[in-house]
Parts: sequence; C-alpha cells; structure tokens
Amino acid sequence: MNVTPRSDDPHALLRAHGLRATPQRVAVAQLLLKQAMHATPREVYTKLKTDFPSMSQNTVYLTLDHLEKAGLLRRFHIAGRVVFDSNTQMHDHACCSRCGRIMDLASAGRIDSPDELGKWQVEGQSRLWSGVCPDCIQPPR
Amino acid sequence: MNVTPRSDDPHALLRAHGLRATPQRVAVAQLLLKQAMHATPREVYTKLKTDFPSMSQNTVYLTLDHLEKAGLLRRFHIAGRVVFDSNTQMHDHACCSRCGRIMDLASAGRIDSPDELGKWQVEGQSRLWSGVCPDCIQPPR
DNA sequence: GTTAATGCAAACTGTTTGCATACGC
DNA sequence: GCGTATGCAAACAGTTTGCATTAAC
Repeated sequence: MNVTPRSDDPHALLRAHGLRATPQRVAVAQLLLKQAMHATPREVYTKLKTDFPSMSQNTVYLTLDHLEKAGLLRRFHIAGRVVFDSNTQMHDHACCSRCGRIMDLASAGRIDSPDELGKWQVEGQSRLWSGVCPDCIQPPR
Repeated sequence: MNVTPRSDDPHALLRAHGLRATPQRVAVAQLLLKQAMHATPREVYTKLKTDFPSMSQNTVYLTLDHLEKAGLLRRFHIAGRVVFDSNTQMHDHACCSRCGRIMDLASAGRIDSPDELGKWQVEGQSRLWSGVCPDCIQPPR
C-alpha cells in the first residue's frame, strides 16, 4: 500500500532505497527499523560492536546519514542529544529528565503558526514534553 | 513590581541575586540581559573577548551556569545548539534553517498534555518552529 | 571491473576538570 | 583575610575528514 513498502527483510529494504546492503547497514537497519526505537550514534555503535567487532564509529555515522537521506530514519535533537528515530511519521516526543528515556507521542494535530511568524516560510514544528517518566517516579528500592 | 526587579545596573542585579559582581560577569549580564537576545557560549566569549582579552571560555561557561541557576537566564537546546536566552518567561522559538537565527515567540497558551503521557509527571513543554526567516527568503543580490 | 563502503587515525569543536593565582567582598 | 572567580592547560566526548583497503554490485 505504501509508496515505499517496508520489507521485513532489511537487505531488500536497503536495496529498494538504492543503498548498498552491506552487513553493517543491514545490522543498523535491523536494529532501528524492525523495532520502533530511538538511538544515539553511540548507542548504535555500542550495540552492534558485539556482532561486528571491527565496526567503526565512522561507519555508524555514515550509515545513519544514508538511512536518514533515504527517508528511513529521522534525526532529532532532543535535550542536547542527537537521536535517530525509526518513526518517520510526524509526531512529538517526551523526554524523561531523570533517565533520559525518550517516548514517541502520536501528536495531536498541528498548531497553527503564530502570527509573529508572519513572513517566515514555515517548514515544520516540533514539540517536546519534559518530565519524569513512570519508571523514575518513586523508583523501587 | 516584580519579585526580582531588574535593575538597570548589571552590577546591582548580580549582587541582588547573591552573585559576586566581577567585571566579567557584569559584562555577560550586560550583553545578555540588557538587550533581549540569545547567544551560545561561544558567541558570548567572542563578543566579550574584545573588551576582556584575558577572558577564558571557562569563565563564560561558569558565568552562564551561575546566571542560569540564579534564574536570570534560561538554557535551551535548539537545533543542536545550546543557547542562553534572557527571556525567562515561558515562550516558544523559531529557528531559521538557513542562517540559524533564533526568534522568540510569545507562545500561545500551553497545550494539554496528551493522554499518552498518562503516568508521567510533566514538568514542561517546548515548541520549536523551523523554517526560513524573511531575511533568507530571496536574499538580495 | 567500477564504484562505493569500511576501518583506522588524525583533526576538530564544544565542554569539563584541576589547580595556582587574583580579586570581590 | 577569607572564599570564591578567573585563567590556563589538559582532558574529554561527539563528530568529521582523509585515505588506503575491501567489498557490493
């Protein structure tokens, strides 16, 4: 149904987007796309380092760039961190001020641009809620 | 009228907030508080370096921290940059995707937290519009 | 075989830390 | 004079760049 259907096969998905399907890229795609999640470049690197001991951070950065340009990931700046999000739909975020956990919010409809933006050519808007997530409220001891 | 009246004298303002009024701090306060503006630590450093050739970046960082803790500045993460804002009222921002210019928006009323945040202890929300500012649309040649 | 991705190291930016000296109060 | 701020340098994290080797197609 989609213009760019999400194959269950990361390899095929990459190829469908005109990207070379190297083992490293397949692993990144598998990590981030199969399970809707957020991750910083370092997190991706750390998680994949086990299976790909030779993988370099450089490859992670380049791969994330490519996946972003291909429209498979979105890059967000949240609370000073760079995070890549497999949710490419328009949505908002909540970030826990204690553990840093990031949650996707299905986002109520867009807000009209304020009048103050009069002559601006508005491209997008983002909303971020901050607070303490359930796991961090009264943490079990 | 305010609880913490803004003196025209940065020196007195710092003292009123329990901060030592060193020349460097007075300069930072003067730069950021007298004229409502945003600045990154680097920008502060660069602008003051002329008048205080000996000033170190360290001092800039520490001073900004102190002014933030005293409630005289707010720290924001905007489009991957750290910016300090002398507008301590609740407000939104717009950021030009070309020149990086940041504009304060008086911000329409808060939005209700989405149901998805059910058990979260919400502390705040921020909104950022991105787009092309008037100066960057059809730049004069 | 061509072209592009990888891995490694070096470079670079933004930020923090440690410590002796200088200065506000 | 006491106690903290400053300036300097080193350390550190995140990210980018250059380049030879390797692998995808």
